[in-house]
Amino acid sequence: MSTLPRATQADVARLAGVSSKTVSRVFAGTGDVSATTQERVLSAAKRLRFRPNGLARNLRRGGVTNTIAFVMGDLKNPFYFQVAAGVERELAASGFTMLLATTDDSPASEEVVVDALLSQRVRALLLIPIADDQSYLDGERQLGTPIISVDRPAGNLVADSVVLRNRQGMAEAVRSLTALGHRKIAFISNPSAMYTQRERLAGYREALREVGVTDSARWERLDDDPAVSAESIVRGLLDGGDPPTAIVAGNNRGSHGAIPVLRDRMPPVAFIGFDDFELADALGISVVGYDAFEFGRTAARLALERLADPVAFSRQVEIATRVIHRGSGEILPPAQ
Amino acid sequence: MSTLPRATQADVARLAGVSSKTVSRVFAGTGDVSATTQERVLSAAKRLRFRPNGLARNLRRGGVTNTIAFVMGDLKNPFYFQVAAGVERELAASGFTMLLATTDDSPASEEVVVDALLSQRVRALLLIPIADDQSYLDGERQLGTPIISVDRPAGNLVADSVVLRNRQGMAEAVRSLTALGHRKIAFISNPSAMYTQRERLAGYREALREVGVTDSARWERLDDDPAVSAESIVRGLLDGGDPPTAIVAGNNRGSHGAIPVLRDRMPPVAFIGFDDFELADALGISVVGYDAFEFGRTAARLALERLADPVAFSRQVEIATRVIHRGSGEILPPAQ
DNA sequence: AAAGCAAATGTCCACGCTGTCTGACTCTGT
DNA sequence: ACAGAGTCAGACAGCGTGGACATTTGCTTT
Repeated sequence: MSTLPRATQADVARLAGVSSKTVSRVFAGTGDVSATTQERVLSAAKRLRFRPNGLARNLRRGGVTNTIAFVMGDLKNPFYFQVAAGVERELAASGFTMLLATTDDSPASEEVVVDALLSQRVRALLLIPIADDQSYLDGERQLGTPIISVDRPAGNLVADSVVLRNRQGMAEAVRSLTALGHRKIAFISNPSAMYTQRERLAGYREALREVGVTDSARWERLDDDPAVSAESIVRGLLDGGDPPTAIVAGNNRGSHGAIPVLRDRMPPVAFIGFDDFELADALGISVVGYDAFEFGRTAARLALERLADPVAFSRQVEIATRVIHRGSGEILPPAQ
Repeated sequence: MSTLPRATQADVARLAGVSSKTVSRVFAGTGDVSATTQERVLSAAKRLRFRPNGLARNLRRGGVTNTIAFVMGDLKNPFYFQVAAGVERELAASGFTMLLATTDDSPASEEVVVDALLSQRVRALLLIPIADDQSYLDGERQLGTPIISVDRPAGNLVADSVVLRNRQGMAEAVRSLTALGHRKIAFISNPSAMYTQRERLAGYREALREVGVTDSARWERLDDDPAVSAESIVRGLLDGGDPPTAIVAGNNRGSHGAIPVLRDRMPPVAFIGFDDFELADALGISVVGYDAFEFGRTAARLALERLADPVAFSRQVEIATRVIHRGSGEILPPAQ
């Protein structure tokens, strides 16, 4: 089974006894071609397994492709996966294909990866910034390529962006706890996603300050050591002297660590996570939730809109979050 | 901010006072260019924000891209997301970019989507077949494009494939239950992924036959109605007359439905799911597990290997599964 | 039947890049 | 001083397609 060479328009034209331009017309669906000719061309094409060369087509059409790149740090995170799903769906609805690339959470590789994608003439770039500085994209932006910063703002670059209402969401969660009388509220997270965690931490502090708690630092656990499990951090908090009566988590990793510890704990400890997850409902875990799929769609929509109007002002969109009450966050503090 | 036109090699050459071929040499890293010239070219390129056009380059080089397509039915399923992550990682390690497309679980759109990707001259195609027949890909296969069928075998097409050991995995799970004395074992799943569920069902029946149970049909719940939740199916089983003493699930949806029902159930009901999930460990849920990320890597590796050796015999790879005991599957049947 | 016109098909070339080939220049050894 | 080797840069063509324009065909109109 030697692989036969790929047929071109010219090959099809020769077999069908027409000019290559006619073959072009048949496959591009442009211009008038008689039914007889069309049939002859199609049958010749089929025989030769001809498929138009999209590369050549795109080149001829001015280097315009129908792919849009989405660059993220780490595909393994289910949250980003949902976002990617939303992006893909929205793009596909407009006839675009998603080129998915990862930077392996390495700031150094971000520019390399992005550069390779831009060379392939993607129509737009959706990026979850991992490096601190995206000024290297400014040239491309000026050339008219829409650049959308996702989940965190881009550094040193004018770009459209979509982020969560991190601060407000967390503040709202903490307020729901202080309203029940909680004052000793711990915050756990691993700050791998710097920006979001910083915002959520700020929201946590803000809500505590509102009720006069200013020494929250002693309840904050921001370890980033992957060797230390979230579970052990929660245990450390609760088994130490003066344990908190409530815990909020800055991300899902914290929630997963807290769940096994908090079950059947006496006295019960209130808990609210950040990021919803499938079993949260079944387990009665309150969280700050949002629609990750819609998040992705919004990012994609921004790219499409900028494609349609390249000179519009840049836009910063915030995705709503809300506290979803499922029981774990409605536990009262133990009576003094 | 009018968008300036994109510079080409010729523009850079003009500004640098060299020929376009020299610019090509600088950016392709081929041939000898003196340090002085190189510097002049690079500075001119920077001034014009020049970036080589990958489309033109690929066309010139014989229509060979560095993208590999992965087509799946539905991105929302976290299992496929893990697989995609594995694919991406393995491809990136070899310098390829993943083009991700979905068919929205619609058999009709599969060929359309695949066709568009092949037109873009992807180097290889990884496909989770959703239609029953992939014979339309035979021509492309003969042209030398590696085609890898993922998670289910392709229909009417010679192709490499990677699938799970569905049947053996499920049989092993059921055997671990029969070994404890269970005989009334229910099987729940929604057969949206026909092939895998059929295999798992076969494994379930096989293991039951081994201990003389032949009337398993009354314990099988294969509803595909999305309006009927897995949870209500489990409830229906347990609250009916003659309830099962153990339940196995054909997929994660079944597990998620079973978890809230089985908690604190008296007498306790044994349960083993299929597909691992992050909280399974914390919740003590036994499952038939496997490495989804590695699954994706294997699929990608298969594509890369076939790219290197297009005429090798087609290969069918099976990914190992194993029962992970965490407590829920080790519950004894109630004494008669 | 001649003129007029739309439909159908063809010719030529450019999109941006690189492979091949050729030519100009620099350096070495005798 | 000159041949031979080595280094560097340019001219040209063509990858497969589609746009601009030219040409032919078939059919209507008076």
